[in-house]
Amino acid sequence: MDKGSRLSIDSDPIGFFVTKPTPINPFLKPKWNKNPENSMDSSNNRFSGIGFPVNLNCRDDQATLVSSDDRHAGVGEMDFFSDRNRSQDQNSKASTVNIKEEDAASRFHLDVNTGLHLLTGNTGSDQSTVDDGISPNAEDKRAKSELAVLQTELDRMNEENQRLRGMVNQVSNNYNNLQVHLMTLMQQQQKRNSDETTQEHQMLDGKVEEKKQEGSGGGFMVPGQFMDLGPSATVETDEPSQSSSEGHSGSPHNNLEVASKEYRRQKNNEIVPFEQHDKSEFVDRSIGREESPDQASQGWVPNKVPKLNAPKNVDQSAEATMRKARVSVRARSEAPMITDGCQWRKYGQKMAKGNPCPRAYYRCTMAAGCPVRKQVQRCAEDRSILITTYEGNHNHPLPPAAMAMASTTSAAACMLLSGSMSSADGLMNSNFLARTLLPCSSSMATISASAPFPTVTLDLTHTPNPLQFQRPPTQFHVPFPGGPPAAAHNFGGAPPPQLAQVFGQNLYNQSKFSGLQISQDVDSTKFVYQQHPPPPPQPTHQVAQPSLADAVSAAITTDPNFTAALAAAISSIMGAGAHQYNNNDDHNNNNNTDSNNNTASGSTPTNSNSNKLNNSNFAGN
DNA sequence: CGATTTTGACCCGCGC
DNA sequence: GCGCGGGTCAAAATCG
Repeated sequence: MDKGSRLSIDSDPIGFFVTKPTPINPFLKPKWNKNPENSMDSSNNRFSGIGFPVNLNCRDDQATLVSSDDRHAGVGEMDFFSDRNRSQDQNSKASTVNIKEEDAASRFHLDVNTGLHLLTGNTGSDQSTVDDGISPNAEDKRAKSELAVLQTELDRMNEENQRLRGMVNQVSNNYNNLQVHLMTLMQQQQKRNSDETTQEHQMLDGKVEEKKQEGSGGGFMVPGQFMDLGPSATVETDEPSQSSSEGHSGSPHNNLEVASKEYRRQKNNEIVPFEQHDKSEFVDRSIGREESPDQASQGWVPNKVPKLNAPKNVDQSAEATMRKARVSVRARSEAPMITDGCQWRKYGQKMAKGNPCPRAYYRCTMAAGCPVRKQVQRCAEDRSILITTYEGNHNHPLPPAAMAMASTTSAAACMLLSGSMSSADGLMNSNFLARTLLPCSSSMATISASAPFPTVTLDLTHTPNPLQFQRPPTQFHVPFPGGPPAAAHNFGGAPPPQLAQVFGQNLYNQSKFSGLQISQDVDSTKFVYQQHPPPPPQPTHQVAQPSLADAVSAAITTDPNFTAALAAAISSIMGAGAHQYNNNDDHNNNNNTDSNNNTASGSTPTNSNSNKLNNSNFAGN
């Protein structure tokens, strides 16, 4: 339908605004401010209204239209201030820029309404007072008509401004998620390398050559390609006593460390990043496994040993005080559990205090030793709301559906953790990232640093803000029934489109590679099986539940514009530098991000890292 | 018969 | 130190 138009809209603003996000408003406002002045100053346009439509049309394509209108043939954004400069200095671009900056500061005070009011006042008063011999009535009518035009254009501009703001938010969101995704990929690569190294150590028993072939062979799945946690078996064993600062020193950081890097919350309320914590926990949980690599590679081994028999590692006590970052998803569902593409095994149930509904504890069983766990509990206030809290990251390849949720939770956890670096910055980052993670509604993503567990809550029970969620419904047409009760059957979680957006952005590559060709009207249940010919055995409690994330990814895949937009966003953002978001450059994650950005900036978003991830996903499928 | 769920017991951290 | 609550374990029960 409007592919072309939307594509142009998406691609242009992305490349334009993301690269230079701040001038968004200056672009728009000076346009408005300039024109009244131009109408007064320049003899070219008798009426400001003439100038408005021209510039308004330039909204989406400022560079071209403005340049065409601008006699300087300069950059489009310069046009807004160039008129004044014409009389002053047409040749000196430097002075032009200076003037622009100065004017920009002063003209911010000039509002659109100001100009309109001036016109209105003139038109209203001139009718009786101003007589310069030129048919006052006709003049007044013209002025009124102009005013009407201007007001209309003003409204339109405001709408466009809102729309562009939404686009910028989307781009920011895209970038943020992709940044996290790139971090994930980079760390997977690093982890893979470390795993290979670990394997080499394990090969000392005589199977060196054999395992080398496996590790280097394309057909063999290296744990490092998994979502994460690989280093738990490598780094932690090799460097069990690394300090947190050492974690920044380029040691491999897997997804888990990115997503659920744990923070030690000291009693003085100071949140201290404690990367080692993650490792220590894995050491802890896999103490028995670590000693016998076979177990480590096997499935979830009931950790009986560490509790009583195993030497109580110092890390264990430290671990007790550390808490994992968690991502809580609130979604309306009557299903017992939302389907996120993973297999879960229930290992416990407790009655939580203050909630008549029991809390169920699940453990990922898609792969051996996957540390991911989740808690499912109904909201006490509204039992139609299902609260699913994820903790940890997967250490195994995931189907796109599961990748979506895993990436989302990772992004959310990363968001939380990156925002917890410092009190001031942390708050800012948390809020910022919360908005970027769920740009559709800042209220949908909340971060709780006061809770014993740093938790990001993605509230998907709210209705989206139509202004903020700009994409046409078809773009992310996920068959989410809006109503809470009806939603349960299809998705268990019935997330609103925001979730689709969030998931989809993380699924960008996965879904792209999955090659989904799914009708948007197809039931989500069909997605899963069309997408994954050999679907992994579903847990008993999930068999009948369609995959939420699969549907999301499918919906995204059906939208080529999204891919193009993301590609444009990545290229422009990374080309412009990621300093905007690197508020935590000292953070090792961000360091990795920087490296990732650098890597990705030189190529398309589907760089080698992403390919690896995709390969891993396919291998997993 | 293996996998999964159920469910009571246990462990641990935290607050008083 | 004690109790509470969250989280986990593991034997028994259940399911396919």
